[in-house]
Amino acid sequence: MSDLEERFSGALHNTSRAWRRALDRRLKYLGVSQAGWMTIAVAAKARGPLSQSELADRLAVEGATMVTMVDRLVKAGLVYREPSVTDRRVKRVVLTQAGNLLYGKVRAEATGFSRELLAGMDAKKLLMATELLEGLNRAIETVP
Amino acid sequence: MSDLEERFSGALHNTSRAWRRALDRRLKYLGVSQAGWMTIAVAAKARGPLSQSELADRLAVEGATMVTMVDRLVKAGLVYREPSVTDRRVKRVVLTQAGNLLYGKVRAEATGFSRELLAGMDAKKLLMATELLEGLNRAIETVP
DNA sequence: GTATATTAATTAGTGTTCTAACTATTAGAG
DNA sequence: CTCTAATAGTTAGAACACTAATTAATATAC
Repeated sequence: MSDLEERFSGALHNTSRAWRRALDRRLKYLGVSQAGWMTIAVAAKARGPLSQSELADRLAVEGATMVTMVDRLVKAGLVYREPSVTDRRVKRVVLTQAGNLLYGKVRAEATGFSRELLAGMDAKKLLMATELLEGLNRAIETVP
Repeated sequence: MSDLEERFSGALHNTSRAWRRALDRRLKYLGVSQAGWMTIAVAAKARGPLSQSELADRLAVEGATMVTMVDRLVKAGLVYREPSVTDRRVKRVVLTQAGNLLYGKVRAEATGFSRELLAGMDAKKLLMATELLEGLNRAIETVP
């Protein structure tokens, strides 16, 4: 493997992990992790309540992963499952009042975290890196 | 959060996960995952046998994580623990014959995987993205 | 209009990682 | 030299993610 390819894959892996870890520490006092808060954020931003499958799709995780995540959020009193009346297979995920309240707080904290880390960065480079990552993500999905 | 910041953090997270997942699928028939093979690779590349702490440092994971990883690799017959004679606290991780054999095979597969995905990429952009990720990683560690 | 296929959610089992608390050992301060 | 710090490894418990298999319900094919 060329040095650059190896450096890139290592940097991708390590930076992603470090990011999640640091954000989790920052969010710990609010009782949610990055994965939990991202699920809540996607649910909150949608126009209507999303099914678990829709949530899983938008977060790019498997359905089974979403089940355990929703289990945890339900247990924490942040969301509840609402069975669909038109399709008895689907359950929609709805934020409780506590979930909506938390969303605001966590959003501010997470925004501050991103801003803090990315503030000094050249916007052009950040955009390029973002596009590279997004392209790579598509490439991975089309060539498994 | 600005759109770009949000896009970037999402892309970082999702692409890293997709990469690991795809590589794990590719490596599945060899019976190792990315984390396992990276541990073996670091151990193999070192001049002498490394302690678990040294391995954890180089892979940027916690000591406890390395313990369970080495446990699994020992169970799979790929490495063994060798107590140091000079410091009775440390245990060095040594590859077995099977571990060395596997290393060659997995290395070829993982190299091919990286090359396949990164082949079409502009080397300059890839380098820039790598440097951005590495810089971000350092920034995260200095501002927890 | 029934038989087959697909989809939504779940369960079970595993892998990777973390934090926190613990033991054993070594290194350093006084 | 002894008491305290730090270090190496471990265990326990949790979060997050995956695959594979199951159940229930809906859609499609013939």
